[in-house]
Formats: sequence, C-alpha cells, structure tokens
Amino acid sequence: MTGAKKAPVGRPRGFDADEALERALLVFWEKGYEGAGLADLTAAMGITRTSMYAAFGNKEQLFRRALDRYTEGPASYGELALTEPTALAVASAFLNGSVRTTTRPDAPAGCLGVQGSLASGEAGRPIHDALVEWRTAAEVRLAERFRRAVDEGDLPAGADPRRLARYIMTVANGIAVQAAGGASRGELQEVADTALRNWPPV
Amino acid sequence: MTGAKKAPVGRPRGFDADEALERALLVFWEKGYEGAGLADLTAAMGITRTSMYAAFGNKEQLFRRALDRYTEGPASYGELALTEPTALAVASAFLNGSVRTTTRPDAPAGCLGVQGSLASGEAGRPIHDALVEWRTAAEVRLAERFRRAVDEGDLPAGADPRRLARYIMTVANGIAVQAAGGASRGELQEVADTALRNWPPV
DNA sequence: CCGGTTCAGTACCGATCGGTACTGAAAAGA
DNA sequence: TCTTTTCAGTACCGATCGGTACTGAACCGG
Repeated sequence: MTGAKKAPVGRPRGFDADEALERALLVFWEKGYEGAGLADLTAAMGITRTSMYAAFGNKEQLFRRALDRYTEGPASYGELALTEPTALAVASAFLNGSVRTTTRPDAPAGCLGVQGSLASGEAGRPIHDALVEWRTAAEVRLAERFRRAVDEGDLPAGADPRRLARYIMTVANGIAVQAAGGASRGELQEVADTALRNWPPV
Repeated sequence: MTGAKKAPVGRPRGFDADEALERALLVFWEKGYEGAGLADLTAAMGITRTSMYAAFGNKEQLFRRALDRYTEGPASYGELALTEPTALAVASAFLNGSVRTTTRPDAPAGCLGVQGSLASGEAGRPIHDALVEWRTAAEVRLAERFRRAVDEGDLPAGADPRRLARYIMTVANGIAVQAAGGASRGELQEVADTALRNWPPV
C-alpha cells in the first residue's frame, strides 16, 4: 500500500500548470499553432522557457495538451449534443454550441480546431494532421448518432447519416471561419437556424 | 505621342513573371501566407530572392498579387455565379464552383481565401485582414444579388438577402475547410446539394 | 564597339525561430 | 543543519526568418 502518491521530493512547482495551460490555449486559439511563438506563449503563461519544457515537453505537446483542454472545455458542446433525444435536437445543439464557442466575448473568435492549423509549412504538419483527425472524429460521432436516429425511426429510413453529418459539420466549420472574420453571435445564430430549416434535408 | 511603351532600356527580364506568380500562388495556397517561406517561394518560382524583390516588391505584395490572380482564375466562379438568372441558380453555381475549386486535382486542396491566413501572429495581420475583407466582399456581392432577386419577385418578399448570403457564404467556407481536411469532390458536392434542398430556406 | 542600364546571383544583415546547457537558489527528507 | 532533488532563470545553440548591399554579366540604344 504505497499509496503515497504525493510528497514528491525536491522543490515543488512554483506555478499552477492548469492555469498556465489555459493561458497557452488562448494564445494558440488566437494565433494558431505556427503563429504562436515560444515568446508569446511563455509570456502569457507567466513562466520561463525552461519551466514550460520541463512541464509540457515541447511546443507540439503543449499544443496537444491545449487541444485536449479545449475539447473538454469550450468544445464540450460536441459530446453534449450527442445526448439530445432527437436528430434535430442533436444538430441544433451542435450548431448552437458552435456559434456560442466561436463568439465568446472572453476568448478569441473562431475555433481552435479549425484555425489552429488549417494550412501550414512542413514544421506544422503533425499538428495540421492532428486537427484534421479532430474534426473528422466529431463528424464520425455525429454520423453514428444519426445512424441510430434512422434505426429508431427518428430520421426517415432513406436518410444518409454520413451525408447529414457531413452537412452539419460543414456548416459548423463555416461558422468558425465566419467567426474568425468578425461575424457576430446574432448573425451566426441566424445562419445556424437557417441551416436547420426544413430538417431533415430529405 | 511618346507611345513607345515597350523597349525598356537595359537587360530584359529573364523569366516569365506570370508563370512565376502562378507558382507562388500554388505555394501560398498550400502552405498559407506565414507557412510559405521565401525559400519555398523562390524555389518554386525558379528565381532568386533578388529577382523576386525586384519584380514584386516584397512577400506581402507578392501574396496580394497572387490573391488577385486567384480571384480572377480559380475563384472566378464567384463573379460568374452572380450572372445566373435566378437566386437558386446563383447559390447553386456559387457552391458548385466552391466545391470544384477547393478539390481541383492539379491544385492544393481548400481555398486560398480561407487557409491563406485564418489565424496568424502579428506579422501576418495585414494579410489576415485582407482575406477577411476578401471573403466579406464576396458575401456582400451575394447579398446584393439576392436583394435584386427579391425586387424581381424571384425570392419571396419576406426573404432577408443578407441572411441568405451569409448562409451560402458560410457553407462555402465550410466546404473549404472540409476540402483542406481531405474531403473528396463527390462528398462535398453532396454537401452543396444538401444545403440547397428546400430553397429558399424561408 | 561602347556607355548606360538593368538583370541575376552570392553573401550577408539583424531578428527570431524552437530548443538546451549551465548556474544558483529553494524546498523536502534525514 | 546537511544532503539531495528539482525548481527557475540566464545565456546561448544552430537554423531559419524576411530583406538587402554588392558584384558581374547580359543586353539595350547609340
């Protein structure tokens, strides 16, 4: 029973790693992976380069940690939407969440999963690919949920779950781009509502 | 009558500026403004740094020239769509053109106007803003066209041209993101068709 | 052929990139 | 108090960033 997981020998860390990660997330969110430099990041985190490397490994791992935090925080609407009772409610919750997260007054405009690294040089390839996978995963989850809706009779028997999921994901991605360009929450909510008129689109 | 605009004294340029600009466009398209380095650009253009600076000024002006070329070339579907006879035909031509341009087999996936600079550091600010304006301009043109359609009775009297334009532009931006993530032309054409079912969305 | 002009290329500029070795202090256990 | 461990900070690494001075050669009109 050596349950003593605490009391690590040596000098304890002098900063809150969670708080520092949150600050890094905001910088990546605003400037993207390649646009955010170590100088920006460490300045915002309030720590030195050395402390960052000791705590998080390197810039790429820091970004991945920030992406995880983003997924469980600002982007948690994605998982939450899947629990809605009907396909329309799922799609609606997903798009509404997208609108709210991309237009938060206390965070950068847009979506980290989109503007984090949409196009990049060779150096940013791994993160670019990670974000492609991140977006694809969300689309797959939506498709699975819509497939269940077809099975349950909530969607017409002829409906194509993958096509519907791709459509919803496309609108969400478009909302992210619009938000990055300065579109307001009200304007984007109108877009989300418009996208869901006459649901399901046959 | 000093009409002699040709015959510039001195050694003539040893490369085709249009061809070089086309190559630069492809690099910016693939890697984005900040992701594309002078080394990448000049290597693809087949000229040296000096020649590039002499011919185009600097990196930012080179990008603006490339964006102009993109607008008049691969993205010319935007202006062309406006000449369609009905609002539905306009929206359809716009989205179909978006799908084709973002999934050309002979060019990078996605849209230069989106992935050229969606998020960036301080250095890329001017180009970021230029692309926001570029996308906004397209949306405004669409809204004007839809307003005309309302006046002509082609769209219902109660329709909101700006809202419809924003919706179409959002879907087009989403298509660009999807294409950047590897979506196929067929998949995105399905998305475009889905977005236009039951047009106009009241 | 010659003088003038503009080309292309090398070599380099200061600044910044991500990442690290080294120093010295702070805190825990003994 | 002493030893050990890990902290934080300075200073620096080679590489690359965008941009430029300088060198010669190539081409023009005369």
